[in-house]
Amino acid sequence: MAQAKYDQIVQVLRSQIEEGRYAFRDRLPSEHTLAAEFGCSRNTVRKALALLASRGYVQAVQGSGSQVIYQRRPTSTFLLGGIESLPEAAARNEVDLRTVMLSLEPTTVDQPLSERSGLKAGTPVLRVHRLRLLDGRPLILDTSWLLTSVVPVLTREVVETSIYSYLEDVLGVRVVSASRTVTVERATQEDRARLDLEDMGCVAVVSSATFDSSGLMFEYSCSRHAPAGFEFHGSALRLP
Amino acid sequence: MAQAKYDQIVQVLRSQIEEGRYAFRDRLPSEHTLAAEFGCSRNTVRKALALLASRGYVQAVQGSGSQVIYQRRPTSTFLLGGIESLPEAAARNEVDLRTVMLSLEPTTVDQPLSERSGLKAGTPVLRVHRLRLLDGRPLILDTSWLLTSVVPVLTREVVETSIYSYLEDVLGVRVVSASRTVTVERATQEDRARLDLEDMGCVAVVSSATFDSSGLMFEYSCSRHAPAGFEFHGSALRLP
DNA sequence: CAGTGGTCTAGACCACGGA
DNA sequence: CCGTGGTCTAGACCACTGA
Repeated sequence: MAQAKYDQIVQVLRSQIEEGRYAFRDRLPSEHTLAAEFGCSRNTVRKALALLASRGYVQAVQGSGSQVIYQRRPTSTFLLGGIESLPEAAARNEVDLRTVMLSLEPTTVDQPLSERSGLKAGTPVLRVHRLRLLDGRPLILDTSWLLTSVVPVLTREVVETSIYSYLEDVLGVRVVSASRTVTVERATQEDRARLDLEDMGCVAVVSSATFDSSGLMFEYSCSRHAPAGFEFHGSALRLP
Repeated sequence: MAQAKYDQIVQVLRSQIEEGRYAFRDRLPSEHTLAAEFGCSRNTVRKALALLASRGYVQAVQGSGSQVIYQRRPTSTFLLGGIESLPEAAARNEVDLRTVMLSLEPTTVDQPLSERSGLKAGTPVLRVHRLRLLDGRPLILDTSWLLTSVVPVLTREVVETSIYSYLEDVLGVRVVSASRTVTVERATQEDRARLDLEDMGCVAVVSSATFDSSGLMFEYSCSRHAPAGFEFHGSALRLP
């Protein structure tokens, strides 16, 4: 299937909401009406609405209708609820991204990393260390460990443009889910040397384990953000 | 309905996963099998599995089965993907929580707050300022603004136990969704005075807008976390 | 009371993975 | 090839909202 029907509905409604055709607190047409308009069953419409709800665009109100709760974000933000590569986030926020590769080496997972990440000790991985500059400011230091069984080789060019598009477009890896932790840590010597910390002695650290469509955890990464460039945003649902 | 059928399935599978009956990378029984076991349709099983996937417990692998990707978190964490009150998070992590009310006053939304929060300027609200101690350590300073139309009065007792249970159990407010932003800021004088910052000059700030079941944004809150007690965890899905 | 979303069923066909 | 999950349909009944 080129594209699922519910996904087309998501895209139509999302762009209408983002363009302001439905304002904050407006109500969408009823599920029954949307089903008729899109020529599909109510269940398919409901699946689309659930996706929009999970991303913070709408909220269903029983007995009344689905309400738009989307509000334009004023400043640049990274996604908490979804998976987005840094180049994708930079493009969305219209920020210039430049990446400098600091090191790239084959190695194996040692004990401390194994405990932090969940990767099995001894597994062969590629370790990539990079500095990311947003609009010219050095704001993110990240390290990724990628399974060599999934990513046998990397070049400086791939590393400095986008590992994710190489994974998805060239290797055919489908990134499905990620498990993330956000903490705040004291800045290390390297942080102070490389990042624009503005006299703040700490960094925001985002650690992430990433899974592909076969359920394999193929990457563990650790991004150290200078506070100035760190703003994560997401929506959450009260789940049973 | 006391409890939806899919929700029962979620609870059974979740506790089985948490208890280790299914280990990391194990496969759950097929959807067809689960439907037979629980005496329901496959769609209902799928809804339960989708909920578990959104919380990072399982991941479906087409043609193969649903795989468990849950890994026990070693340290105490707060939820990023869900909505959880601090008392709930403290109980889940077996941490002792004590709350000190610093101030409680009726006021109205001013212009700067309105721009930050999305609440309309001039709206009557209750402003609550609190210090939270985890295992005796002062780690979180939070301020909430609650619509007086939803929460007309609050007492010190409610504020120092749980505003959320008062909202949900007494007032019948159903919390449905929240929109959140996480940033790292320089510590203010008050942060330094009240929080256990361990010489770190910054705090993690979680700002949150909360919506009830009628789609009304009834609360805006701002929690300033000492780095030592700050660890947020969540799972994310790569969405179309 | 009519219309809305919430839940659930019992089917169907498809794409994919592994034996 | 068969069994898996992915999508979709056309119904049904319920709980809730608002006029």
